[in-house]
Amino acid sequence: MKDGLLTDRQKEVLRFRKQGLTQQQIADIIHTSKANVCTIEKSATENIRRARETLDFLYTLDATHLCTVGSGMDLLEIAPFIYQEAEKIGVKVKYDTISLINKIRDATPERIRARYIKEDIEVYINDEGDLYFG
Amino acid sequence: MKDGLLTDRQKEVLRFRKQGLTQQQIADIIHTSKANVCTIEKSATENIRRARETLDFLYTLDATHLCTVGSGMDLLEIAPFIYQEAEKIGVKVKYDTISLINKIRDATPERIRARYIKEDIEVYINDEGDLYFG
DNA sequence: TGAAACTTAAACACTTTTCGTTAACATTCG
DNA sequence: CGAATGTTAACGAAAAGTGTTTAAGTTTCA
Repeated sequence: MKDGLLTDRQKEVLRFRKQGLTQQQIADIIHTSKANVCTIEKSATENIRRARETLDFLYTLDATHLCTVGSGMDLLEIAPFIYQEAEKIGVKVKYDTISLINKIRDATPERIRARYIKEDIEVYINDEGDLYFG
Repeated sequence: MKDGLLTDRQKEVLRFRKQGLTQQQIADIIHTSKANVCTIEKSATENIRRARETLDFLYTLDATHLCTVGSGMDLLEIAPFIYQEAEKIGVKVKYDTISLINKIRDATPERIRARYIKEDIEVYINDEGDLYFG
């Protein structure tokens, strides 16, 4: 049984960073260049992002596809649309309009510009009314 | 920006399994052997395990090491011990005795036999009284 | 402005993972 | 028992990940 995604090097750097050390200080301690510390730290946070994304996928396995938020749609139209779709299948959405918009923004910032959707977003929902955007 | 840990092949197999298909049925659909489906499914769950472990590590970054639950200790002694240690550092544990024992069992089943600890368990706690076992 | 902190990109050697095959072994159930 | 299902081990090829250096680029802030 292997470890998590992070290498010992990456964990080491994250711990030192947590303590508030600069990349140069860490480089001195672990005997390498600050550029390398930067790269290690970066790949560490990338690994963490991937770990999150992996578990997010599991979530879609439990969830049902609710609808597609089409490109060009206005952010303000989305909440009513999702509520309506959820009602069709008898599930109550867990989020109010504001939280819902924030949740979409957090999940897929790259598909939104200003108030408009640039690229289709798939919306999933589970029995508890939790939403996932993929 | 790369995807999560799971390959398309692995996601595919997990989706079919979620639908209740056997490994042989999936093998026929995706044109490979059932042995390969088994291997793919296994590496998928392994990747999921690693994703979880990675995020668990992040948790320990926020948390402080509270104490070590030594090998040979009785499960029933653990809760009072942890409460006592937490009190020393002025943190209130979030879990009652029953939940605490269940939490340990879930986190490290392989280190417990019947009522006894087989192998040392490190206990971490954060400001909110959340516990982590590693 | 100038120094320190941080980021990025390309290239390299090296290790690990993944997908696939084959073939044997284990489990479950009618 | 026998058939279907699932698991495991060993191996190869292709792909991806890791740590490192070097060298250039930002950002931050006194």
